[in-house]
Amino acid sequence: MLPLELIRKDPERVKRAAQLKGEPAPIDEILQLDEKWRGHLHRAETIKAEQNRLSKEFAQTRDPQLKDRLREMADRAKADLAEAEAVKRQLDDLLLRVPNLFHESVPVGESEADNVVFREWGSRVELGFEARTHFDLGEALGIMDFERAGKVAGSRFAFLIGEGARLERALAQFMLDVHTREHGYIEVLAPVLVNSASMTGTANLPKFGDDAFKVEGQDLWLIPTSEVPLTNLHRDEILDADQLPLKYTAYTPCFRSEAGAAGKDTRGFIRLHQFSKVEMVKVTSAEQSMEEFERLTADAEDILQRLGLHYQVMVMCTGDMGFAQYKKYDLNAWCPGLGRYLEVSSCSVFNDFQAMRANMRYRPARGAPPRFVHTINGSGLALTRTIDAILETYQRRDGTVAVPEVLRPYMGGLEVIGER
RNA sequence: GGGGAGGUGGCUGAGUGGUCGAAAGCACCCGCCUGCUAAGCGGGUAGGGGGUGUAAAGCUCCCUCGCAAGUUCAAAUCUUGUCCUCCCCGCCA
Repeated sequence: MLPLELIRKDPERVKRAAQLKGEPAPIDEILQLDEKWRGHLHRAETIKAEQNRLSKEFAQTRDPQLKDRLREMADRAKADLAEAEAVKRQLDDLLLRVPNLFHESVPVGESEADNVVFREWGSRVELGFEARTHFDLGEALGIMDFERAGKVAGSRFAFLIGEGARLERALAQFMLDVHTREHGYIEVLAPVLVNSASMTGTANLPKFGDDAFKVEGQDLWLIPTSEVPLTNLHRDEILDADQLPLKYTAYTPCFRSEAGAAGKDTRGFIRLHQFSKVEMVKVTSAEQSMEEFERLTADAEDILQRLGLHYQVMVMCTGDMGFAQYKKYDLNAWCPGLGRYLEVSSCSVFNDFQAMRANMRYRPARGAPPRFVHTINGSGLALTRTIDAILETYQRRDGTVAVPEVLRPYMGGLEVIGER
């Protein structure tokens, strides 16, 4: 969330940013409630101060008249305080609904169409024959099964079978190895069920609860991304400056209800209720964050390059970047069978927006007051869609698929999927 | 699931109604002392919020001893609920 202080001082700036993001922001209500809150608080505190003073006097004198007066003061202070707290709760709830500002380098725009190609690597593969889709290939090879997944779980689920399952495991291992051994991340195995406080910390709540699955009757949510447990790892902590930047990576399943995506990407291994992802999360100081954000994006790109997959780095425009993000890149990999780019990674920097929600701070120097950290995350990469890009890019005329060089050691030396 | 113990500052840990935001120790910081280091001596060091201040500083008040509610003029301390941790028994991958 944004500091209340900023909203008090420069409400117009916050309104403008929200407008360019296409997000509603209840700034005027916040300012009203803020004034109301401070009024009640001030009154309660004035009474309380007097009460504390007289209470000490009473301890000495035991004057029964004073006791009556104190009782009456306590009631008044309690009433004002209760009122102040009620208003503050409303205020806090509204604060959680104010979108983040954005970095000056973010292009202004309204929709996906206004995103900008920032960088490109490789080029569209020349197959020399008509490209098939990953689901066409996958089903023919017997490594993907959507129909039986529909029976067992429902629509938007999939089985990976045999060499398909092995391919995902190989990819996960490969990505984790590169990130831990070469990019300096610490591997984490995280809970995939988290509580509401964690969901609020990363800004998945209160606004986006409909996108996630909740466990009935319990304060537990299936994670939509391991960003949630990783970012919340240090919730309510004060870190030392020399611990920063903290860099974590985790391989987890992710669960999304895909509410509002009805009819979109219903075919194929693209938009599922459950998919796997290797995630990267960084916790940094304010000074480091933009640089670490670029590096994290490069770490994700490194995986795509080693896999030999053509991709574009898109800078998301204000209208498409999301509620919480300060700046966001999407990495889109080319899928010749689909004839379009698929988003295989999304890398974001949040400034202190998540840190304020999650109360994550660090001490810049010994004895110095704590400051909020900055948080960054990105997929490195989403496994399902990376599999799509691999199948479609490395397919051969006979419907088999070559295994990218770097994955072969992870697949027991297998060079071609589907060859018999 | 049943029984028991406990949650206090960066850490260890004392504190069972006011003199406690909190002893003591550790760690850390500043100073003194000493060829250097160690030891010793003195001082300092929780977080949040309101008001004041151009701001930094400062001043001042309020809140916080897992969380929530209650009793009381007054709660770390008493009551209830809740969450979490640990131990024993049962069950279980």
